[in-house]
Amino acid sequence: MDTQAAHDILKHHLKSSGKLRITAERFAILDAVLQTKGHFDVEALYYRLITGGVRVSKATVYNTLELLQECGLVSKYRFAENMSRYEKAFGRPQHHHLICLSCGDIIEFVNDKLELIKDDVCAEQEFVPQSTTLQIFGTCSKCTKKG
Amino acid sequence: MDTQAAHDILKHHLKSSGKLRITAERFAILDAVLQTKGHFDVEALYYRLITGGVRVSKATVYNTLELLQECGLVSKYRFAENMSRYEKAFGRPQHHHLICLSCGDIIEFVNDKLELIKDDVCAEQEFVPQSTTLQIFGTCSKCTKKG
DNA sequence: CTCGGTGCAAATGCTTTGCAATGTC
DNA sequence: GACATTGCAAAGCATTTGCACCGAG
Repeated sequence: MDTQAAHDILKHHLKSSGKLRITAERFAILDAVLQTKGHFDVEALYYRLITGGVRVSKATVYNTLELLQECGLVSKYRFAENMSRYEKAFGRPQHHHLICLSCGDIIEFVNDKLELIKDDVCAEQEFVPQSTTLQIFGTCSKCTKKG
Repeated sequence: MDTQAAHDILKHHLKSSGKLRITAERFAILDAVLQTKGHFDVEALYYRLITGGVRVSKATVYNTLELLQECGLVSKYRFAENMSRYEKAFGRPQHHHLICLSCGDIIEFVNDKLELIKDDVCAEQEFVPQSTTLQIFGTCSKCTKKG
């Protein structure tokens, strides 16, 4: 989407920390993230960076992804064992996932009522929510028809 | 709860597979699980087994927990990086979790409306659900007051 | 007696870490 | 210059696997 705005968010986050520094690697990784569509894992992002001529280490990719999470530019999900996935969160509505156990496909959905339920539950427990994940595991329509 | 019923479920699952065998280790692990309250991780369960005089290997614990998941006797959750947690699922209603990022506490809750939403979403996408997890991360009331 | 299950230790795969070199402020 | 950040490779950690022995059916 708006690359400039995303850069500004990161820059602001780095500056306002008082400690974090503005480095080329961080913005290169942010750019690579912005070019993604859908979910991605560290391996794929790293591969894209390297083949795209950006020289970074995997350690830096991990570090930077954590940084990007902090300023809300990416979200991290754990759908299964040994499978962390990220997605850019910039300019996207809060959404949830249907995960097909057969083909691994991930379908996103948005549901307003769910947000209301979240608010209800949190109010009841005096819990201050930060992030919410609803994951429904099962079989997608394609696989149901195939099987 | 009802140890006998749980044993029967496992026994039935093993027999009906036609391949899986009835072993002392499997039932010893099931018993240890039944004695737990709340969530536990593999390490804790393993420790309890060993100190309880049951000689099993961690590999067997992992294998058996997977088996118990298959017959619905335990549920597995992943709340954070490198930390799988299980809980006995026998005789318990489907429920969801509030996870405090400050103290690590896990609060359970049940919400009927959530089940309706799940059905709606699945019908819309022609998705056949198998299991659902709603996780709300944030800060619990205790920590809010403290901070 | 046959094959599945077990324990052990080594292997795996993702993620983090330690340290010297580098680059920002 | 001071010190955060980087790259690299090695370490960590939870989980899995390979294999020889054991034991259920």
